[in-house]
Amino acid sequence: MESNCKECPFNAKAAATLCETSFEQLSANHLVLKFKRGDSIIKQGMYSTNVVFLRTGLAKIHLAGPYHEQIVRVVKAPTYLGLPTTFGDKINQYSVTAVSDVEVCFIDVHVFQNILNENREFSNDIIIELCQNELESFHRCANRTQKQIRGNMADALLEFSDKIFMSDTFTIPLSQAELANLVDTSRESVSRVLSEFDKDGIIDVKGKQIEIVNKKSLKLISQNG
Amino acid sequence: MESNCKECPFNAKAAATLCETSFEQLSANHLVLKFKRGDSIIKQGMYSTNVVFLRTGLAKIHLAGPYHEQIVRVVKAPTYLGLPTTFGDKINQYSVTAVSDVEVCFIDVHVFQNILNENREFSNDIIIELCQNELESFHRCANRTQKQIRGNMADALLEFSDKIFMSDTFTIPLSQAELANLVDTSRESVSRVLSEFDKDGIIDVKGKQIEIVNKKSLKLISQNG
DNA sequence: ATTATTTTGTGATTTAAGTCACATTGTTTA
DNA sequence: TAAACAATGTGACTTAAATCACAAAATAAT
Repeated sequence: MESNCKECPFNAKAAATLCETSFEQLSANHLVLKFKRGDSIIKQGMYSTNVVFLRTGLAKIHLAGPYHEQIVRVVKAPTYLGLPTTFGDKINQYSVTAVSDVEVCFIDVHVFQNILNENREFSNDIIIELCQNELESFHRCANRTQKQIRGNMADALLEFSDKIFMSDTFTIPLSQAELANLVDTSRESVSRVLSEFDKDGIIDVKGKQIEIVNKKSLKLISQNG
Repeated sequence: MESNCKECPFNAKAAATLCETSFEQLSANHLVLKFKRGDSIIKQGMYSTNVVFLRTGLAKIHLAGPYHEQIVRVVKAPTYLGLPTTFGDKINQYSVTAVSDVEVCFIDVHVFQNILNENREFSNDIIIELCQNELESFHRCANRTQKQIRGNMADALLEFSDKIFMSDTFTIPLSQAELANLVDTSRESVSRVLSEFDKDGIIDVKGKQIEIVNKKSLKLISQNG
């Protein structure tokens, strides 16, 4: 499917600096697709031949851990997906799955590679993004292993609020079982902590709808466990 | 201190493709230094103005977690250090400390940036390395959070043996307290698991000297907890 | 060498959080 | 609109591993 990438309203900031020929190349060599919640966009174990640009919606990055699925993080559009798994290995080392309805562009690795080579700023931006992701990974991993459940749940709620939905009211796009895999705990503990926070007046839970009532407390819990 | 980078016997594979002018730039703009075990090479919280190339020796990458120091991993020469923290943030988000005597080159970020811009292959190699590191981070984090102590200790021992020392006999360059921060457990548990492995004839412990006697068992423990 | 300081070994106790078991509610789909 | 299935709430029990509290070695410092 062809469309004009230069006019694409969803472009990443990094793409602002692309040259004309790169835009033409992109326009001619990408595939726009829609996925529904739950659909697999990138699948661990398959050959990785495409970089994915998430135009709209939310997705989870996850992989098979030694004992159960591990959700690394939830990302929102616009963002590139699968750079590490596409450039880092021939076979996908993680999966990406839609957690809302999404629109994505599939870009052939070689085309993406060309564009990287022909646009210094773009490739610098990508390098910076990769570096920032790695820093974030370090911190996230340290937090997850050191904090206990309440702290990690607080972190997850704050991340949804501040990084993804930009609002104190939002609908969690994951089941409690998935939340458990994100926060490294059990499904039951997620349920317990959520109702405890609700009981303590820190959040207001109505099914998957969450309102953060007392953000200060939540931040304290995030910091002090 | 000036020296000829092109002739440097410690060059990373990525540097094999550098152009003449880049080598000259590197030669004129780097600083070779020696550090002793325990010396800080990159310090979390300081301004990050240099990329570090580890010529010889071993170093640990570590950061302040919410409750205690977290050792991310131990790396050996030759390798670049601090790319994520130098490109990803103005302030170092992690520390790097020598765990053996080491030799390093400090390279100004701007010089490194120039070299990246002027050498496609080099910048591709760096991108690939960053991607692979991120993949590794994902797996490492999933393992650490899901496995229990014996599995994680087995992983650490196997990594020292297979990735760092390339031998079944080696001297652990960390104290048990540091090992605990690497493996996400307590100092006491490290001690207990180590003597348990010794008692079971899986490893032979003489102070910090370790011999892996039964690698199959160790791999089984790594896989099955 | 001798003292001081850090590192290690091990038992006893405590605790956070996982597992199990089942009730209840919510959501598909036939 | 049932019936089937999936997601959630909660209590009781179990367990891995942390913490505490020392003693014993090993290293470093004087």
